[in-house]
Amino acid sequence: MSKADEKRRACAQAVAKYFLEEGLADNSIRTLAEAAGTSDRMLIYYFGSKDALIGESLSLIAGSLSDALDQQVGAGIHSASALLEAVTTATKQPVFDRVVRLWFEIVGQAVRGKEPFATQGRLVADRWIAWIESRLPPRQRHSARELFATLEGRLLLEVLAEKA
Amino acid sequence: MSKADEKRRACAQAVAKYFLEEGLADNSIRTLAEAAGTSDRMLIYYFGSKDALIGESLSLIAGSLSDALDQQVGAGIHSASALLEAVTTATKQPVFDRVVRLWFEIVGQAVRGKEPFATQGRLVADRWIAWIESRLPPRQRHSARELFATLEGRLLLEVLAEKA
DNA sequence: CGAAAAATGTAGCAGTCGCTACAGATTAGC
DNA sequence: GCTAATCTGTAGCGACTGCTACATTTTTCG
Repeated sequence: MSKADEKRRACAQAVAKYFLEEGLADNSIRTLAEAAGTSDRMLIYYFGSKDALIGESLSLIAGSLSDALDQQVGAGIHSASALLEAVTTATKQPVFDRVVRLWFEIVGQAVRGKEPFATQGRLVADRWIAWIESRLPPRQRHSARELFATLEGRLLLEVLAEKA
Repeated sequence: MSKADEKRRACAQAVAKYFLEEGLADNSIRTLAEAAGTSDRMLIYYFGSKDALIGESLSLIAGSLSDALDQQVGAGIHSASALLEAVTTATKQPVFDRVVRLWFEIVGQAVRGKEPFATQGRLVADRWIAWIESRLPPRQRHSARELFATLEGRLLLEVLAEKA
């Protein structure tokens, strides 16, 4: 990998971190550049456009989701309801609170079909459901979507009730 | 009610309709003014600020939510699971599709505490849960929140899968 | 070393944003 | 009809947006 690619990746990572901490709202390339320790000029140079940068950053976050879930939820779960409770507990960790808030912001953009949020949104949902399926006993795999739905609803209520 | 108040109300209504149809994204006062058949100048004159206008418009939508639910869901429901299915079916109507998409956009703003979305978001959630409670047999009232959660999760999955 | 290529800073364009100063039009009360 | 209050159009301010033209520096390679 060339030096430029490394910097490019580092920028995407820094922007991903920024989004997790600060949200999607203040996302001008000048702000993102400051967060990544570079200039707006270079961000465009690396990524070609703001949308491409955001897309890559979100993609990084989506990719790290199942890892984070694995770290928080142990493997010894044997029923759908136990898994739901385990994940519900796990998502109360601060690290997940950040992911969840960002997740709902992405959904808010995705429901109008705005890219890159729509694509990345579907990707995250699929990944999440796949993760649930992988932790479910084979006979209960079909209920992964319904489990995911219940989890999402709970998260929404929590995140809406809490102060941001 | 004075003539100015009537116009003010009409503007808030028009903007509410616009949000339902077009979403929250393109919400400059110039755009909203066009949607309401007036000028940005007058919008500020009536409401004092853009935030106040948006707040009132969202408030109108929140207020009409239970009416819409009543219209779509009959009264003869006697169990939690039957209610959940009835509401799930009802929310597939186009009129609800619009409300639901707007709802997730509001949530996306609310999770960062941005006003007036945070306040109105909590209001809508409370109203929604209260409506569910009112339709539940007394012995099952405590499960209104969980029912709401499941419903929300289903809506999220649907609205994310569909094209906007 | 010298030329080509890659990287980066500076300045700015053309557009949008919320909002306001000013002026003129319209209406209300006497 | 006159005055005062209310209403509304016009023009524009200063800040911000994504992005680019241009110039310069730094690196690469023969």
